Amino acid sequence: MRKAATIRDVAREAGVSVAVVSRVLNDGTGPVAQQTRARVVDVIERLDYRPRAAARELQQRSATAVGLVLADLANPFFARLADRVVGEARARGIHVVLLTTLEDSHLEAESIETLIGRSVGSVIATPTGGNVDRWARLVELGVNVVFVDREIDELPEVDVVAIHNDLSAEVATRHLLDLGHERIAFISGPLSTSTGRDRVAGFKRAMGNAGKVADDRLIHAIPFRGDAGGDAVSALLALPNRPTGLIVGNTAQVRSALRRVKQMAVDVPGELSLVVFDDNPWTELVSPPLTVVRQPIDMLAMHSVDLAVGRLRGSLPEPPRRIRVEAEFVQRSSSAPRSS
Amino acid sequence: MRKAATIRDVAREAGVSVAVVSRVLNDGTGPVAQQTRARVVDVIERLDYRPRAAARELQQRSATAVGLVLADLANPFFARLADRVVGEARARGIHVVLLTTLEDSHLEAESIETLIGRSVGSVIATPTGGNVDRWARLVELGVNVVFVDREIDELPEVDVVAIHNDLSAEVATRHLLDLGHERIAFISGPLSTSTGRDRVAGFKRAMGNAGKVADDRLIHAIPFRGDAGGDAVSALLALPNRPTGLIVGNTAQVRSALRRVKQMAVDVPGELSLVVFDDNPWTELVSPPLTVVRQPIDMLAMHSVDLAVGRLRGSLPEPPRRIRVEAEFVQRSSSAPRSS
DNA sequence: TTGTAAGCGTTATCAA
DNA sequence: TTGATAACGCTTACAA
Repeated sequence: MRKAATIRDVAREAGVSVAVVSRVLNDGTGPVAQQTRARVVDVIERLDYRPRAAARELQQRSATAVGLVLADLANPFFARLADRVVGEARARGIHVVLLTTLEDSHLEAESIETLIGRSVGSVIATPTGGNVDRWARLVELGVNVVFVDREIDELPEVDVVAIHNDLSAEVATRHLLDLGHERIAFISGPLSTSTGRDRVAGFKRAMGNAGKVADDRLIHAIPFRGDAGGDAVSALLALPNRPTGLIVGNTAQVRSALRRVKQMAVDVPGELSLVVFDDNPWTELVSPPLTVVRQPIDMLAMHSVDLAVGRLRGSLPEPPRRIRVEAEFVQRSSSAPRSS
Repeated sequence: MRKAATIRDVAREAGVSVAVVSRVLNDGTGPVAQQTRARVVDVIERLDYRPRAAARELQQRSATAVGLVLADLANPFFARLADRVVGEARARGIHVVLLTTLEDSHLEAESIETLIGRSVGSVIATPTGGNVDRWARLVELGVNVVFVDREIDELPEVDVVAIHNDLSAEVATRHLLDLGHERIAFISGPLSTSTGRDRVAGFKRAMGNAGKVADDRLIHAIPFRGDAGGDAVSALLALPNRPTGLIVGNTAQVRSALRRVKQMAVDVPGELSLVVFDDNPWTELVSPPLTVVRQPIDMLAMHSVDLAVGRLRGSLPEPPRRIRVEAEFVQRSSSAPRSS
């Protein structure tokens, strides 16, 4: 275990001062003679020298890392988001410090604290909905925060990248209405999340527009984790007047809901038409293949990283941005006209 | 944007020297009077002070981060591994810098370079199989490297956590043999990865033990990404003498293989019995539910982090460890006795 | 029990 | 075009 070369080693070896080495390292910080540069580059190569990130960060405020605070990597939606974020970040020479909250605001608080100590210049996050003051403090400390997928109304100073959640839910609902369904149920995430609230709102609006009242017993705003999705399905199907359509408004709940539907041997779409949020590799592999609302993960990731890195480099206008990208409705075989 | 308090601010405010503050920060580094400590803690609280990670890392060799270099987060196996690793790391007060290689050794090289600059004390990785010298250099620089899931024979100085890949493949193969299958095909990852090699070896051994020769045309060692899995399925089913059993030896290939099987309207398990590597949330949701070899992801993650953090803290014995955990064979409905 | 001061490896500001 | 040198915020001998 030999120890790594420092900038001083390079300087000595090349017969120049550290300042010169620093300049060739950070191209354009100052003048360096063509010949000197060549010699230095050569020595850097030979000594296999890499500047230490910690020293750089200590010196300048500049950070080369962004924090990524995700709800749950076991959820394929977030996993793919992480995948794209890491990819986009790398393309910009930035690395990603990953933290997960498991939808728990205490863990989220812990993550925020952690991030304050690290010198991340920006944070991309899917907030749980709590910790408003802590997020605010992070912003206050000069960290650029970008919320993706979800948002927090009380924090207008952070950037947001998301789909139109209300609209997407409305489209999904109208799809079932158009198929002749009247009793339509909606399973959503907790109303403490913006996605939960917005999607339920879209659902209600679509029902209202069709002259129907959304029966409250058909709306389940339930936790993401655990088997709440399954239980909601059981409850819905135990109703005297069963719904014939069901929208599962959050990926996190699709698996448990679907498993319960299968366990109960309910015919899809014969007895129950199903529309779920978020497309992923297996939604078309199950039978029947699922009708889905597909979020454009690449776009979400790209814009998030653009904002996070842009603000890092100070190349973005002041006012926070709220970027909306289009979700896509993909009809497959889990939804069909209501059988009379 | 007010600027964060430093250790000096705390010292001044508490009327002590920075050394004292540092000591209360790193409990046990030196003596501090009970009363003084209380005062300092109080000020820290009031000023909302957090030590800057960069400064700490610069000073001591101690790093509070580990690098995680994964093949592909879009693959649920790796995503769940990441999830568990992040969780285990957080429990130990360590954060995770995430990088992905997309199975590309150039991107892997880039990741290694990045990690050299960051002061990560340890790296957990699923190596592509290349970059032997670069991994070696990382080790040489004193970074603790832990390979998980895969390994590289030429690097005996790194820790490894994995299942018995040969054995698992053998079990899967014997399962199909026991069901009466004679022509069994095996799709695996590239032989440049240890998992590819070991699983194919296990397959061959099981076939040999049963007195059968593994027909080379029934073994496809193919890339992870893209639709190679699908193409392999097509090739296999186009054979004059079709296999009646198929083992897909890598998660990354399951989806494309399965999709092709469905497209070709092959009856599973009627015409083709299927066993695939790695269990995940949807394997039991497709129809028929898949017979799988399940890797104990929690164990893989836990041991990896144990090793990574243990070496960081210097609390582990010198010789590198090769930890093997048990895979579990889970029979579901995609495999059945050969129909004569 | 506390304080002083010397680094850790960079970048940035001035002079030369 | 180059070189000293002072930060950056923290830890850690070593003194007091």
